[in-house]
Amino acid sequence: MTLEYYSMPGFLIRRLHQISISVFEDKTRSAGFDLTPVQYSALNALEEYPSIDQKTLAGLIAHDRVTIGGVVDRLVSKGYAIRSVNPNDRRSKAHDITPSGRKLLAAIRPYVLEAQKTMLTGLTKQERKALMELMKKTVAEGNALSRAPLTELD
Amino acid sequence: MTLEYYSMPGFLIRRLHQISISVFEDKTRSAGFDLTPVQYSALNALEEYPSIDQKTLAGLIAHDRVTIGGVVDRLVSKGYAIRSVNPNDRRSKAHDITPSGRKLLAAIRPYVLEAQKTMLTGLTKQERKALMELMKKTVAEGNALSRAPLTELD
DNA sequence: CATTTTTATGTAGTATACTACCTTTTTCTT
DNA sequence: AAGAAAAAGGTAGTATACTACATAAAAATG
Repeated sequence: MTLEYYSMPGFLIRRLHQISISVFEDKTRSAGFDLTPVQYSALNALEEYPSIDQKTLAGLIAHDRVTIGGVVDRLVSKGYAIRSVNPNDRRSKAHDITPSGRKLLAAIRPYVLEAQKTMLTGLTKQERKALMELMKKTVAEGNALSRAPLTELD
Repeated sequence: MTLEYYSMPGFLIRRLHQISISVFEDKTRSAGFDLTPVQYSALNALEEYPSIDQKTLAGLIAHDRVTIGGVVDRLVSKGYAIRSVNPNDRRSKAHDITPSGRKLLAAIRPYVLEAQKTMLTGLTKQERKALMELMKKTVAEGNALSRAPLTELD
């Protein structure tokens, strides 16, 4: 007997997410790294955008402000990022990746890419492409529906 | 300037998940309910499978054991489920939905279904169907890759 | 049948992912 | 320029979603 629940979008999406997180952890941890998906995304954004504040960083990776505060705390304590007070606006903090953070990103990237392939195991190349396009469209259309929408710069 | 990160499966899946959770909360809370997606799925499974233990419940909805312990705690404290010691095996607990839980499920179901549609806003009927099929396949193929695989009964 | 092993659950601890509220600093209005 | 409004970040609290370890009960083994 099968639950009708198994064919609901919400269930399939959650399962996809659990698989994604798990594969990321497997691939990176077995290669000797200790970085979560969110920490990777934050560090990746800091590499691309120097000295951004916490709110901007959160928007760039579509996370809420408070979550990112903790994520950055951990990146800082691991020595991968620096948080400093912005002298122009003493309310906000400027965030930057450290050389150690850059080195980590370069080293971990191949394993992150490998994880991306593994999590779509069992799909043909065409199916993968189709899934990606559909997810992109859904995510773009539904951006405003999430608590922490993506906010790109410019 | 756009991060390449935005076209990674892992990012798209996480965004999908954030949107899904958020829409579920919006639709149900605005209708006066106070139930999370996981609580809904657990209660839904308890309605279908009477007197199952915690491990079985966790497998049926693809969650890890410990998470489900807490979820059931909250269902019990809200009066939607009952946890009793299994007299045949005093290690395990039998879980059952209460009449109040059944009433809640019947009442909330329309809003849950509405949420399922809303989270795929912007897709045509065909695209929705295609996305669902691709997600189903990915989830089935990747089931063993997650920490808490789905374990159906029989 | 005593001992080992396995199994179901619980506890402690960490990391997202939020809401609600508070503080500080800046900006806007009058 | 004084006071109000807005904006950035922090704190407390809740709910997933895990890992690692501990406990108690049942099953398997000699």
